[in-house]
Amino acid sequence: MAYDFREIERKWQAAWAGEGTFKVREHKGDKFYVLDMFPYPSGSGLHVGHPLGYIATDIVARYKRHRGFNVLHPMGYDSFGLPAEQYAIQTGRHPRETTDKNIARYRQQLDRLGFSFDWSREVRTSDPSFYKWTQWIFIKLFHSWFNNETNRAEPIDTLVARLEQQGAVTTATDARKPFGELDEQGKSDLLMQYRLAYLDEAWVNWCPALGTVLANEEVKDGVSERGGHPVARKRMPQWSLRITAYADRLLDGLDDIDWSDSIREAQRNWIGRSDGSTLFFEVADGPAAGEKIEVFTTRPDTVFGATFLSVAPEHGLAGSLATPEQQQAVNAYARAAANRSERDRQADVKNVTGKFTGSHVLHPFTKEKIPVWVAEYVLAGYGTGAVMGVPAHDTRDYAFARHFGLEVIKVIEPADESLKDEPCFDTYEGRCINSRFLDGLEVSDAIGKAITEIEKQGTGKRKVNYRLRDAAFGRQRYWGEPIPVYFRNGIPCTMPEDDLPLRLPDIDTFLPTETGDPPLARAGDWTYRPEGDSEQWPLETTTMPGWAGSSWYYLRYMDPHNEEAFASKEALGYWRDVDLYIGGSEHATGHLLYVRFWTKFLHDLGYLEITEPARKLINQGMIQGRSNIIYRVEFPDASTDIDFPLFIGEESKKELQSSATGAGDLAKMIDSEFGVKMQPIEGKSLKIPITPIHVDVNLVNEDMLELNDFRSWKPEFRDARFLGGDKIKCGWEIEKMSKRWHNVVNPDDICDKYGADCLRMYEMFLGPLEQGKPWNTNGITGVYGFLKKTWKLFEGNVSRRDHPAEDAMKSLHKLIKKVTTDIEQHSFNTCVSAFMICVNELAAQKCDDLNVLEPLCILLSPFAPHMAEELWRGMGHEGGISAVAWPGWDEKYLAEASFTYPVSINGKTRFKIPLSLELTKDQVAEAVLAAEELKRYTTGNTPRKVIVVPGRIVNVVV
RNA sequence: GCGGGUGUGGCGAAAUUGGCAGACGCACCAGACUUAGGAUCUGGCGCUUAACGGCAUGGGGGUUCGAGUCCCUCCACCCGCACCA
Repeated sequence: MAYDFREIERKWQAAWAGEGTFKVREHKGDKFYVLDMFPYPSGSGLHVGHPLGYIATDIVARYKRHRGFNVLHPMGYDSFGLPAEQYAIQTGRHPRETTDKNIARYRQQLDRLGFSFDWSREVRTSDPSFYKWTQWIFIKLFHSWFNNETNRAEPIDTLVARLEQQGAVTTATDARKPFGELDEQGKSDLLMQYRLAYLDEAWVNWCPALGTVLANEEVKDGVSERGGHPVARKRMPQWSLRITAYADRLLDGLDDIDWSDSIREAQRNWIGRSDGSTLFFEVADGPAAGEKIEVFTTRPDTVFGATFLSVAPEHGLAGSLATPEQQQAVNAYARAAANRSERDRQADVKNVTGKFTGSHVLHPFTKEKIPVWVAEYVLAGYGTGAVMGVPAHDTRDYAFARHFGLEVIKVIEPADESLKDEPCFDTYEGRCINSRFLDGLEVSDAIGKAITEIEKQGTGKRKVNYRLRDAAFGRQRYWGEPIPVYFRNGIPCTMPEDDLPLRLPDIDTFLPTETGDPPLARAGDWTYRPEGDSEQWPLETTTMPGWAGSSWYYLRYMDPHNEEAFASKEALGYWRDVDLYIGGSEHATGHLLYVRFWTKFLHDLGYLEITEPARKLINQGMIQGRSNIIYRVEFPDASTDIDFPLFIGEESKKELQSSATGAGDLAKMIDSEFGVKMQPIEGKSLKIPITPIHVDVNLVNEDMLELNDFRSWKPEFRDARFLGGDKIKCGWEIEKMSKRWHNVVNPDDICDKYGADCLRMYEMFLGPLEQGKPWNTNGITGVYGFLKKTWKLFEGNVSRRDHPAEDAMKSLHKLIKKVTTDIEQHSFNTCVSAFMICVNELAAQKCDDLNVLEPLCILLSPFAPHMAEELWRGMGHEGGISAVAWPGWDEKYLAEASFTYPVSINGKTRFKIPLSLELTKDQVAEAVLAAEELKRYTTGNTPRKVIVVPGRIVNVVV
């Protein structure tokens, strides 16, 4: 019987679904949680790159089930997001509708691949039963603060208790009033400065034309990515999450998780911890005399090299520092800076700009006067928005000082001699000079000493700074989780948990309102009336960002239908964390940071025991596309009768390019093939340019273009002709897999042609999971051939032998060992090779022994589950294969009696000699020295040394 | 500029972690069976040389009996971050 994968795959997919084979039922035994980053269901469906990670996790999930683990292997959809909303704005169709449609398509495609997902646990972030809990977590964040003493989040009540006990507190509006005496607004304002989810004025990218705030990645060169509308920086109220409170724990946690170096390093950079010191400089003159400017520095050891101070244009004192003479210039400078987008400012970092304020500050140690400047290179958002300029030891300060002719004082003598004569060097290796009490100290010691002195003097203190910013949490969008907050007399209050979910209202159009309010403001009655209250209060109109749902979805899979909690204590206690998480590295500093943040937060509130979401993370490499290209020939400068599109293949193109008389040759070829003469237009030389055209890779087989398919591909190619006969070989290029390059390969097509088992194995066979690699459908025939060959092994008259053949057992046990250890190491590509080797050997041995074929079938089942299930039942087993115990290997079958030693002379392999593995090192050496072949290479010299590595190699040194 | 990663045949890649470089597969070549082959099977296949041999893991240097693997240095490509004081 031939290998009919279509029938087999259809049959078992239906059976598994019908029997609920992969349903997780109870919390018993050793658990294994293997998770994929769930997809955003886009309108274009899956291409072959998407399932790569899902195949890997499915192999692990199935393998772990064979090993007796209780496996949680779920799938769901990150179904809130911009594209559906954008589409809704254009077409008027509700995002829910398009999202549902896209999900249905995704599901269809996923189902064909034979994944062992427990679909009864599917989650969708846009489902009210899911986002109810996203809102619930938001409320918890709102009612929590971060206690720096205990280094963890606590309910806001503990802060209130403290504030009440403490008595007087300073607030922005009411200076030094006891907390208890503050009015409701005052309390709210004060607590807002502590809440982990808080409303605050923040700088945003405001796009008036689109009527919305844009994320940084949606703004390119000062205009919106979509539509090219101008974007201004605007300060407006904005919900944020205080992720910065967790900066240190997010940093420390990285040491204990098995994630790739690149991701952990990216997160470290993103968090950007800097240890240093604050330092106050007193203003000596000008209108702001007596004020203090606080700077942050990581190099307090260079304080004696500070020759100026720079403050950001947005700095609170920038205006008041300016002396009357400088006022106008400083104001103009600050205004110009404010009008430029963040992007623009970053674009020309090389231009040194700045304005002298006219004021000076006193150096805290020398008491000398140093000038204060306003400079764009100082960022308002980092540190204190002011820096001390040490031009001798900071390249930016140096560029600034040189441009404006400011003084440069060297205070470090570098350990590296070559730096000695450089006007500016930034090094941690050297000793302090010209620095009074720091003179002679190594930089590392001087930093400590400087901070001690600064603190002693009371002009500053030790400080840690982070690059990490609090996360903007509100979006002026429709298709996201509504924020469960209403404004009672203008004071933000959360809805009671019992009233969740706060459902997305239906609205007529998904655009912002005429007054620039977010789409939710269009809802007829977007208000809330708390119980016992007589008034309706307005609800928050922004929605949560895309990453809200994904920051905790892994927990919901543990108990997806729970209506009392986001997951039960039992489920959370049993499944704990993700054992293996696979997804793309593009989420390095977004999702993967936020999910760690929420995990730590929920831990602090006592909902989770774990402090990290995933023990092991693998980032699968991107599968690139392999585009096919042919070349269109055009005749702009010739008079010709050619009235059809003319194309040439890769080889003709190369010939043309390497030939000096290219155009003339081509004209001749066209003449001989089509009988068309070509004359250059008068006064012009004959030029025949060729244009590369990307052809759909589905019209190409082994790089050969299917000419008729090509002609019917697009109307303008209907009459296409080809130079050089009917065999046109396309050129190729590795590019991103996208519609634009016509190189998208759809898994459905592969399943039609070769089957899901073949696609699964081929994707793994392509190379290491973590590595990016191009997709080339050509190679798949190798895996297809392997599957057919495997099928054939089971086709004959198989039976169980009393005495299994030794060579077959050896082939089998080699495979068991290889596949077992390689799955554990997530080296799936080498597993596939091992299968091929084993099946090749068994076929050569004409093995038909069930003692061998049965275990082989189990080994194969994680990789090619449909075929394995079919063969398994074919061998007469009643139950399915998925729960059968994984075979172990026995070293006794792998042991060799002898080994053919490669013998090298001075490190070069010269000949081979078969020897018993029983021999001692000396005996091996003896045998080699006695070998006839050796004489040819020693040329009379006595070997000086013989190195024997038992079972590996012999090296003779002459 | 900083950080991470990758460089091995025509292509995708292996290499038991310092021990026969190129397993396995694609493509290609030759043959068998075939009316046919985008089916199947057999054999070949790094470069170079008539051959003995020589040369080969991005380039150069080093350690070692022995280096794709370890060290130094340079180069190329990919991915992050980027005036972060």
